[in-house]
Formats: sequence, C-alpha cells, structure tokens
Amino acid sequence: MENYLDLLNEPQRKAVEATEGPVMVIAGAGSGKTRVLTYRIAHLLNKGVDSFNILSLTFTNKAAKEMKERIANVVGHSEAKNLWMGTFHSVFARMLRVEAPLLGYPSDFTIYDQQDAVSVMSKIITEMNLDKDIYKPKQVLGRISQYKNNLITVRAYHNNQALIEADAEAMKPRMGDIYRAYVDRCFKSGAMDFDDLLLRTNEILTRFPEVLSKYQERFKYIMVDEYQDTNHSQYLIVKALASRYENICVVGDDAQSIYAFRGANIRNILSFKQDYPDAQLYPLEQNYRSSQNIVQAANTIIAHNQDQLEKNVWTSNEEGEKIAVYRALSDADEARYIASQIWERQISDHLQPKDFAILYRTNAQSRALEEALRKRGIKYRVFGGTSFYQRKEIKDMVGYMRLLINQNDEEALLRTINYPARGIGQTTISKLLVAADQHQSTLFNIVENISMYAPTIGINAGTSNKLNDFALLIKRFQVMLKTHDVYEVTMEMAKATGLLRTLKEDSTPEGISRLENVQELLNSIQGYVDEQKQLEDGDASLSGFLENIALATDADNTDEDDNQVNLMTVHLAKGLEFPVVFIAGLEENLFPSMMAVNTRAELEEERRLFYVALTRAEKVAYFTYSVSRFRWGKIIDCEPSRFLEEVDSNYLDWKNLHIPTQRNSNNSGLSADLFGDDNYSAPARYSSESREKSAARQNPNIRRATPTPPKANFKPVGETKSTSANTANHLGLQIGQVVLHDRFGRGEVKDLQGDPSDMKAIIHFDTAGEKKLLLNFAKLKIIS
DNA sequence: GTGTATCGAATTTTT
DNA sequence: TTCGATACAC
Repeated sequence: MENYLDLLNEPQRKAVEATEGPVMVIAGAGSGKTRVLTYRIAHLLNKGVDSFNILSLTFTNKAAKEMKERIANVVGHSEAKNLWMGTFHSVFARMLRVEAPLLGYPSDFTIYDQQDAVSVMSKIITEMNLDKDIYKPKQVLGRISQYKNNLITVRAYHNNQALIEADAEAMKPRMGDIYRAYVDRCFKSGAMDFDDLLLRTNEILTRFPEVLSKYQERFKYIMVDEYQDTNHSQYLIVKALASRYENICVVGDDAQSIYAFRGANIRNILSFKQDYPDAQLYPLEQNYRSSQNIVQAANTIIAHNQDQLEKNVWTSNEEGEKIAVYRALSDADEARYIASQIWERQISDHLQPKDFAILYRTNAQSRALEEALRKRGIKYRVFGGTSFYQRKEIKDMVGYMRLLINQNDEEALLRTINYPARGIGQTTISKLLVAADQHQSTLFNIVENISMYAPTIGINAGTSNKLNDFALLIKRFQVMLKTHDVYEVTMEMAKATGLLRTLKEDSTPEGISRLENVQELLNSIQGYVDEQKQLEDGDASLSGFLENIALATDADNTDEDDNQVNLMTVHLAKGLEFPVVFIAGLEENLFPSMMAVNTRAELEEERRLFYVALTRAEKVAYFTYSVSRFRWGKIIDCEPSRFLEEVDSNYLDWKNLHIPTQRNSNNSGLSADLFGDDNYSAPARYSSESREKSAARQNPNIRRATPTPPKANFKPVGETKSTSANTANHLGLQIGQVVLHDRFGRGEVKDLQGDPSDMKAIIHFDTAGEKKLLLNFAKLKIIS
C-alpha cells in the first residue's frame, strides 16, 4: 500500500492525522481538501476504525462516489464498502426509509422535486381562491423552504407572532394557512420535499432519543465537506449526531459560500470555534491548482469582501498567462469569440474539448454559446437547466413508477391518470378530488373503489369503467413487481399503459427525441438493476431507483469518457477544475445579478461566486462581457460588471478595445448599425456614464473600497483612440501587409473575405502556415 | 373531453 | 424568444 501520508504537505498531513475531537479545515481554493478528506478516511480505516462507523457528507453524489473509489484504492474495496457517503439529502433519505414510519410516513415515501412542489402549491393557491400574482407559487414555496430550514413547523409558525406579522406585512396574510395545506397535502400523499428530508430527520432525532442514540453510536466519526454551504437544518443534524463523540471534522472555505439563497448560513463555519471551543484548526493555504496570475487575481477579488476569515492563498505554480478580457458587441459575438478561442487553443495548446469550461451566471446564457459551438463543430455538453429527469416524457414514465411504490402519491396519479389520454378529463378529476376530500380519503382510494362512489358524485358508468381500468392497471403491476425485476416491470408498463405507443405515433423530431429519452430511461433502469445486483449491499428495488433519480444532480451524470466542452452555471462548477475557463457575461445586472445588488450581503455572495468561478481555472482564464445582449426577446444594453474593475489590472490583458474605437472613428458607418448605432453610443448613455465618472472623481470613495491602479477603461470613445494606430482592424488591413499575431507570430495577409463587419483574413504565417482568422477576434499588429 | 389558437409572462443561482 | 395557461371550437 502506498504511504499516503508522504503525499501530503505539512498542514494537510496534520489535518489527516487529527482524527479525534472536533477539527476544522479551512481550505482555500485548490488547496487539496478532497485529498485531505479522502486520506483522512483512509487513515481512520487503517487505524482500525470500522467503516460502518464513518459518515461523510459531500456536496454532490458524484463527489461521494469518486471519493469512495479513491479510498477503496488505498484500503481495499471490502474496507470501504460500508462507508456512508453522500449528500445530506441522499444520506438522510436513506435513513428516513427506516425511521420515517415513526412520524407516520410510509417507508416508501415519495420525494417531491421542485416541479412536484410547484404543482401542489399552484393547486392549493387556486383552491383557496387566492390571487396568483400575489401568492406566486414559487415564491410561496421559497418562503416555506425558509421556515422548514429553520425548523419552523406549521405549529411553530402559528405560535410565532413575529413571523405572522412579517408575512402579513409582505401582503401575504394567508401564508400560515397555505403552509398548513401544503404540509397536509404532502403528508397525505406520503411525500417529502427536499427540505422535509432534513426537517423530518431533525424531528426524529429530537423526538426519539433512542433513535438519536442509535445513530450517534453508529456514526462515531463524522466529516462534512463544503461546510460553509450548510443550512441551519443541516447544521443541527450534524450537531446532534456529533454531540456524543465529538469526532467531527468540517472542511470548507468561507470565501466559497454561494448558497445563501437557499438557506446556507455562513455563520456555521464562522462560529465553529464557538460550538467546539477546543476545536483544532488547520488552514490550507497552498493552492496546487492554478497559475500565480489566477490565484493572485482571485485574491484581489475576494479582498473586496468584508466578511471573511483571514487567509492567504498562495501558489508555487508558474506565473501563467494574464487573464484575457474580451469586450463583445453582442451575446452572439461573445459566443463566437469563445468558440474561436477554444478552437485555436485546441491546436496551439494541445488541449481537448473536455479541458475547457464556459461558466455563466444564468442558464439562459447557454443558448448563444451552444449555437456558436455548434457552428464550429465543437462538441459540448450543457449541465443543469432542465435536466433529463425533469423532461415531461420522463416525468410521465416516472409517474407510473412512483404510483407502483406509493399509490397515494397524488402528483403521480394526476400526471398519469389521463396520459396517454383515456377519456378522464378535468371534470371527472374535480369530482374525484371533492370525493377524496369528503371521505377523508386519498385520490387513489376513490379511483380504486369507484363503483362504490360513482353514483354519489355523479360519474357515469362509462367513466367509472375507465377509472376502474386505470386502477386495475396499476394494481396489476404492483403485483408483478413482487415477482419480477424492476426493469421487466417498467418495460411491460411502458407498453401496457400505451405510453410507448403514443410516443411512437409522433414522428416530429421532438417526438422522436422524446421516445429516445424514454428508451434511455429504460436502459438506465436496466443498468441500475445490473449494477445493484453486483453489489453486496445493493438495492435493486424500484424505490431505490426512484430515490436515486429524485436526488440526482446534473453534476452526478458525467460520463468519464465524454470529451466535450463543459457549459454550466458557476454554481454547478463548484468543486470542479478545468485547464481553461471562460467566464462569460460579466455585466452589471447579470453578474452580479440584478436581484442581488441591493444589500452588501447579497453583493458579497455574488463576489464569492465570481471568486469561485475564477478559481476553477488551472492554466488559463478568460473574462468576457458584451455591450448588448438578447434578453426578454429584446436587445438590451449592458454595462461591464463592477467586478472587472475590482480585479487588479496587473493580472489582466484587455484584448480588443480597438473595436469600439474603430466604430466611433466614423470612417465607414458600414458596420456601425449592425446592432443599431444608438445601442451604445446614444448621447443619453454617455452623459449618464460621465456623470458617474465625475461623481467618482469628486469623491473617490464612492465607487471603490480599495484603490486600484488606473487602467485602460471601458469607455468606448475618445480615450482609446490612440490605440488604433497600430492595431489592425478590418478597415485598415490590406492584402500584402505583414502582421504579427499573438501566438502564430509573423505572417503575410493573402486574402480578405466577407463584409467589413465580419471580415476574415487568410494569412500565411511563417511558422504556423496558412490560417483563416476572423478579424473581429484575432489581435493583429501591422508591422509593415 | 380533446385539440388548437392566441395571448401573456418570464430569467438568478439548486438539493 | 419560448413556454405556459386559458379560451374556444369540434
């Protein structure tokens, strides 16, 4: 066995060896925290701790899986197999399968995802005759999520005058009733939402001391990764479980806390010392991931935040390239630039598609990027957005599967009862809902015994038969599930319900893709069943599969052999690293988000997000922004992000300030109206910008917390004019001229093609040979 | 009860 | 621009 302790630096090794008592590892970006966690667990196992006694909470299930494999490589598979590892949600869902009946839930409870929750909430709001514009389902759910994550149950809410008043003041006096109705409805459906998984765990641990004791004894050693992003509910679970042995090790970095919006409480990490006064503290400050330029630029960013633990992240890696900053004319232009850079770097730096990541603030930004990559024929993969399991056809199929496990799952029933169409329409469903309410029964129960209820609720014989058929269909497969394997049952069901047939009838491209998706789902079931059968402690049950997909995140689904450019939001990129990273859309109101510039706390979280984004990069980073962007079906003007100004300009390389200069030199006009001239040169804009500047001059403290050196500014006009003298633009370049390119070196212009706004040049380079370059992107210097 | 047309709203991030 | 909900015709 390798001696893993030799692979660690001093603080890492100490953190690994400090197995007893509370430990906090403050791990700067790229400082090897996964390594520490992995070897710490391996070390525990080596010391003779039973894997059964170790609980390790990670941020994604994928991280858990990878870590488990790495541990198995050090200590062997049989040692590693009993480790409880996973996200809070999946670990405690697993625990609740055993313990939830204590609270009156079935052990096969359904997990409602966001979509299910919204759907339940919309119905409740409609039924209560409330205004959908005041009680927006998503917003209301967000509020309820806050309650739950702070352990405010329905009863606690109604005893909390301050909360009730706060909601009344927020124009939502009915929140309490809605909360109650929502919780009731979920409970009747035998369902938990994401927050319930944590809330109910807390409830069990507090109400049933013997259960708490059982898990305290079991989890003698607890490790929590990304501790800065735990919410109050998670914090309490950890605290309760660890309170007997106090062998708790938390790892995190306050500078990377980016989930406050979903209840993460940065105080959890900032006050660990108060919770455990004798805690040992191990800061990891050496960054092994990124170049000096990237590490130092990131440090200058985070220095603008007030709330943070002191630390000094440094690296002994090479200096690396400066961060390229590109100013685009439109989101499409930005995307084209990024695609072209990827294209060029694949060749010049011998990189593969998977070495690149394009990070952005919002999922909607992926569209333009995808298009540009497609045009270039670059393979890419988009993470997040509407994931596979949220597609309608998948949710339909899964709906049937959920009904087999938990027939009271109302969302699943409503989704499937008339899809494919069986002649059970809205009127019938309303009648059923009324009946269920009257008889204090579940919807399925009414459907199942429809012959009994039909006369009283005015359902005719024909409809009654259809309902009966549906109930029998479900029952039939419930029985089949007892004797057949999960794949066989679902396959049969896909056929018998008519779902496959309906999809096959649709020959549009979308229809075909829907059918493929369902087939893909069936394949993955088969894969799951096979995989679990191999495992000693495998769970090849349908409920196991459903739990897996309910808690699967997009980040979990990477195929290792996928060699594709990665597109994702910054949030999803947490914990990942790539040789080359593009951070796109660095504009005010986008990054930082329009919704997050009102308070210092919000803005600091956006800044941490920017910090996380940059620290994903190993070798090369790019910042791009655009002066206009397609949003809400319109082209809107954008201003560069304030974050760009916060980075020390010593680490930046401003790529193309020549474009605005040329556009304003007014010698052509041909390209000027490409995006509408007034998009960025309208007088109003200049005057507002200069007002701002003069205000800043009068009071330098207005705009910057710390002074930054003066530098070439974003201002498109005047100031930058002089740079056009030796910078090539498509108007100045002529065939026969000799130019200098950043990477390709000296070359001669052979030909110019395309219209002036999008001109390409064929250039023969002395060393690199003939290249076709887009003049909007290529930075050329004319030397003769 | 089903299918189509038209209008309106929407974008912050996710387990 | 795209998605979803609602209204209306069959």
